[in-house]
Amino acid sequence: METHQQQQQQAGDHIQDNFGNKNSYPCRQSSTRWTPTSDQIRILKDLYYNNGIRSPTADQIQRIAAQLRQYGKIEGKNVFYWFQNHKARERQKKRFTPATAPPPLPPPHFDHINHHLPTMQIQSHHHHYHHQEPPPPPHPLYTHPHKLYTTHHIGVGSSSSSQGVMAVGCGYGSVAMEKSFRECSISPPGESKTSGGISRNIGSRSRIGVDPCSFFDKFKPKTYEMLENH
Amino acid sequence: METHQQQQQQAGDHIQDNFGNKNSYPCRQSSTRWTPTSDQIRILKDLYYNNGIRSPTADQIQRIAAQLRQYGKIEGKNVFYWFQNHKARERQKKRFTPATAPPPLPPPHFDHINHHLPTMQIQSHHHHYHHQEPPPPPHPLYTHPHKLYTTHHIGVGSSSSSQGVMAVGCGYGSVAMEKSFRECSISPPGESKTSGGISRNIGSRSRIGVDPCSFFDKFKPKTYEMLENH
DNA sequence: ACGATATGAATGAATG
DNA sequence: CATTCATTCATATCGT
Repeated sequence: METHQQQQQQAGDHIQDNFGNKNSYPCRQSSTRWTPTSDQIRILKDLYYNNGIRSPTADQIQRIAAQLRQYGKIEGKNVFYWFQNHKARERQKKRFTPATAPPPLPPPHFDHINHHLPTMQIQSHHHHYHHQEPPPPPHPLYTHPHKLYTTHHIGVGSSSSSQGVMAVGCGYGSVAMEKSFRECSISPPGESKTSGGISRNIGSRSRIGVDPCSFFDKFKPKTYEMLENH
Repeated sequence: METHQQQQQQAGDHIQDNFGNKNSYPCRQSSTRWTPTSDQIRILKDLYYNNGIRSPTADQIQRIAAQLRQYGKIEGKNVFYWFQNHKARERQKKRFTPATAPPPLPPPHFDHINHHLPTMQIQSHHHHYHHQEPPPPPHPLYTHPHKLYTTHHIGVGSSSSSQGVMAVGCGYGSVAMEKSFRECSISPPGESKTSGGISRNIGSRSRIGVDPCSFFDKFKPKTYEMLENH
C-alpha cells in the first residue's frame, strides 16, 4: 500500500504538475492535494498500528496534525482522511479477498530500512501499559484501555537524534518488526456495531491488526506486494 | 484503451509462472503486476459492457476473481482495480470532449473478439445481449446510474431480471465541482523534507489553532467538515 | 534503445 | 463505515 509512495518532492524540486498547468512552483505540491512525506506516513502508521488509533477524535486529529507539521505541510483534514482511508482500505481488502490464497508468506526479512523513526505518542500520558508489543505481531491482544485522552499535552515524542529512539513511552524500540499478513489477519469481529447506539466515542476499539509498518524509502522503488498482499 | 490489448502468454508461451507455483516463492507473483490474460479481459469486458457492471460489490469481486482464476492468476484486488480503472478512464476520456475536439477515434470495439469462449457464468447462466456501446458520448443525461445493478448477488449472468445491458450511465457531462476550496498556502515551513530530517523539537506542545473551545473536542468527527467548523 | 501509450496500482478526497 | 471519483505513479508493451 503505502509502500511505494509517490513523489513528493515538496522539497526544493519544482514539481511540475502535469496537467494543463505549467505553473512552476507557486504552491508547493501544486496539486491541490496533500502529499505526505515519508516521516509523516511513518508516524501515522505508528499511531495506527502501534497505538491502535483508528478513528482519532477531533482533538487528536488536531494534535497529530500539529506534530506532523514539522515534517511538511499538513492539515487536520488530511489526518482525518488518512485514518479513514487507511482503515477502510484495510477492511476492504479483506473483504474482497477472503479466501484467496493466504499463503505462506515468505519471510522476506523486512529490512530495517530507516530506523530513524520518529515515534510519536500523541497522548499517552504516563500510562505505560505493557501493551507495547508492537514488534512481535503475533498477538494483538491489545486490550488497550488507553485512550483516555485527558491530557492536553501531546506526547509527541518524536525521535530526535538521528536514530532510533523513541522517546516516548510506548514507542516501540524499532527494529525487527516483521511484516506479516494483511488480509488474513485477525478475525474481524463485528466490533463496533454502534449503529443504532449512540456514543461510541471514546472507546475506539481497535481490533488491531498489528502489522507491518513498512518503511519505504525513496530508494526502495519496488513493489510492495511482497509485503502487502496477503 | 481496450483497443490494443495485450495478449500475452497463456497461449503459447508461458512466460510467467502464474499459478502459485511453489517454485520459489510462496505465492508472490513473480511479476510485479497482474497481467490479465485475454480471456480474463474478455470476460471482464463482457461483464462491464454486457452486464452493466461498473462497480462490483465486494461480493461480486470475489466471485469474478474466482471465476477468472481459471484463466490465470488473479486476485480480488485486480478485479477491483480493473473496474475502477476501466470506468474512470472511460469517463476521463469522455470528459475531454468539449465540442472542439470531435472524437476522431472510432469506438474501441473490442467485441466479437472471440465468441467462442467462455462468457463468465459466475453463478447463473448468462445471456448475451447485443453489446451496445457503452459510451455513446453525446448524451450526458446521466441519470445517475449509481447502482442500477443492485444485485447483491452477482448478476453476472443475469441476476434477477436480466436487464443486463443498460446501465451504461457514464454520461457524466457535468462536473460541477464547486466546493473545492483548495488552499494554496504560501511558503510552508517546509524544511525537513521527507525523511532524513529529524529535527527535533521536543517540547513542542500543541499550539495549533488552539481554539477557544477546545475542551470537549473529544468527539469523533464524522466528516471533515465537522472537524473544520468546530 | 527510447518514447509514447495503455493500463495496473495506489491513495487523497468526498459523498452516502 | 462503505463506496466512489480523480489523480497520479509505475510498468508492461508496442512503435519507430
